[in-house]
Amino acid sequence: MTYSEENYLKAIYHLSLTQKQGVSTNAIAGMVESKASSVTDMIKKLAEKELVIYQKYQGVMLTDKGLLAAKMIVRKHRLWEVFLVEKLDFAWDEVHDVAEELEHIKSEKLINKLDAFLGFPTEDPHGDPIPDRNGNIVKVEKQLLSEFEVGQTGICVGVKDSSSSFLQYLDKQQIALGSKIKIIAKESFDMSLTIEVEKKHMIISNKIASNLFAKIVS
Amino acid sequence: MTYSEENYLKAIYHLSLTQKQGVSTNAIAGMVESKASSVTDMIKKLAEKELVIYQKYQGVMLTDKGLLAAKMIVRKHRLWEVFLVEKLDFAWDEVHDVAEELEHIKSEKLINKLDAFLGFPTEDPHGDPIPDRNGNIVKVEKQLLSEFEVGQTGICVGVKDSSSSFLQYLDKQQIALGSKIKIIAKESFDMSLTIEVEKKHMIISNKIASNLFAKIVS
DNA sequence: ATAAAAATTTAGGCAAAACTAAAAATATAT
DNA sequence: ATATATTTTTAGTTTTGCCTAAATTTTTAT
Repeated sequence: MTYSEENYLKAIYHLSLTQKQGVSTNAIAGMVESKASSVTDMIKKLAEKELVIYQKYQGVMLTDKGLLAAKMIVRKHRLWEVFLVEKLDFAWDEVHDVAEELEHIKSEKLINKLDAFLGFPTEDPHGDPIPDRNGNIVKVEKQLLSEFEVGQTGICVGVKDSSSSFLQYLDKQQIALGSKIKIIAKESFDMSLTIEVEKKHMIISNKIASNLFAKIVS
Repeated sequence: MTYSEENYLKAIYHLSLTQKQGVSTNAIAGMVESKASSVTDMIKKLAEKELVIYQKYQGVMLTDKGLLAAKMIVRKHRLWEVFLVEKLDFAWDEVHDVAEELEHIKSEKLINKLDAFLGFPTEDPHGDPIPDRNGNIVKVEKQLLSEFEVGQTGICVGVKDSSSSFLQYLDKQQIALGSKIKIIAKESFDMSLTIEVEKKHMIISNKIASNLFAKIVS
């Protein structure tokens, strides 16, 4: 599989997690930063290789083969991210672009040895699950902080948006994976939240709360 | 720089280490496994970018800029090889192809952090020197075992050929980097050597001896 | 010195992956 | 329901890196 084919597969995979029907040409184009016409070309190629099912104008869906291939790319991406953060001391907002390249290195032996070296992690530095060598994913109970009720407490376990600017905002506010967060109040006008983190109160917008995953603890 | 451009640069670099004049089109074609006409095309592109100096029919030479770029690729290749062997437990005959891919990952930060993680190694698993971040290479005193005199003793410090088959032969004979080797006799008919390694005597052909680097110790 | 051999370059093409512009299909809105 | 808007596909190009075949230059051998 080429570098480009892998990127398309990955894009289709990520999009299909939220769209239960076929993934649209335009959505893919947005994700891989190309034009719809280029996507149509590539989709045909992927369909020939039986990685996706494609019907003109109806969007695409991954086949079992395509799904597994996509998961293996995601596995590589996330394992490399763990390596960069845990072993090379990268910050969590710096790893995405490098992992984007590393994920295309073709060696099963490499990735399985890396997995072992890292101690078979199940989540990447942003709290996203790492598929195992068979494509199995451990689902963790979690919900968006914006869905918490006032009075509830959670442990931050992931981010929905892993853009550098969002992650740096969290660093600045000293919110990290593992932080205990209590919902003190919710403003009904804009859905902003007053939360308590490390004994300090702060206000976060609904947009922030909608991009933070937490696990309820009480 | 593209993947392909990097491979050509690296090939020219390796060839220019043994050829003090311009590197020939055919030699490059052999190294990158392409045809002479393809090499001519690529050379023109590299010349436009001022990475090589090129005169029709006269071969190519690296410019300072090209030399530094080539050394950085070699640096990456060899650091990744160290990583694979030291950290991921690959055998020294398994690392080349994977490193061949890893060397193209574009991130200075990555490679410098990897360098630090590995403890700033100066040699790769085959005894080849690793250029530092400025392109400086530590030269180690060494010579081919085939050039040793009878009675001399050396420590094996590198291999000239790092093909899997040669490395596996050495493994089988229990010759590794660091092995102490004494020349017991040299057969004048075929230049084969009787050597002593770890108290055991064995005979190695001239071809083997011509691909093993050692440092004289007495 | 010159003919033959080898190496190199040029010319013309191909495949992958992208693009623009135009055509076709589908979705939306009044 | 039908006109309009949006989405998707098709058709035709471009660029990169490779190829083959032919032409040219350099090297080698007599």
